[in-house]
Amino acid sequence: MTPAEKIPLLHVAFSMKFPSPKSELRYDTPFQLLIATIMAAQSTDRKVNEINQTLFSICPDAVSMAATDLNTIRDTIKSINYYNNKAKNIHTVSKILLTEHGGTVPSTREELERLPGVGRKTANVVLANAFGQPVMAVDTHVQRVSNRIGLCSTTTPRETEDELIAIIPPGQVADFHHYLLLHGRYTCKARKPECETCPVTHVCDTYKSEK
DNA sequence: AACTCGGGGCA
DNA sequence: TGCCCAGAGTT
Repeated sequence: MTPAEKIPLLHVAFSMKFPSPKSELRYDTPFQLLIATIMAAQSTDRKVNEINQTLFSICPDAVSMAATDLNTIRDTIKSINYYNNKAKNIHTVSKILLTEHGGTVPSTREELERLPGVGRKTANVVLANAFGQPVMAVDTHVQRVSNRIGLCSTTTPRETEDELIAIIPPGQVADFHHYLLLHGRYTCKARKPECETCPVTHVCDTYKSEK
């Protein structure tokens, strides 16, 4: 079965497993999505989501975050303040949005990647989920799942991006991301994948070859 | 494209 | 405690 042929089957199976596919990635604004994605880097989701609740209640947009004292931000997110840089980064990002982008989140990769703490993966998340652009954010979950199922032919994220882009279900970039991400996080885990509860073993090259 | 970096989950 | 992981930044 080719990767493209697997897509409809994946979609059906994952739709049942993850009935509200957009819930976790749905933030009110592009700004909150951007900040939440920066926050998510190298952190666990549960903790990040809790912190974001508080963070966004204090500063829901670029204007208020830029005006918030750095120490307040530091204190709010301190349990995931990776390298002690994250607070500084999101503070700086909000100020740059104000001074260089009229208070909005830019919609090109070049502009996004110029922001501190924003790399290719975060940029792609924003492009796909806030602006609906047909790009794929390939993190380690998506890479691993794609390799195991057989949706891509290399372990190089940059090449995997292009192979996945070619088979994105039309109009469903966000869902596609979400399925692959959650599946990798909760079922197709790096250490001990839980094939017993996996909804897509019938499409999975690795499962079939190891069976 | 490969390497570095070092907090946090988990065994 | 020690191994492994996550992605941005660097080379």
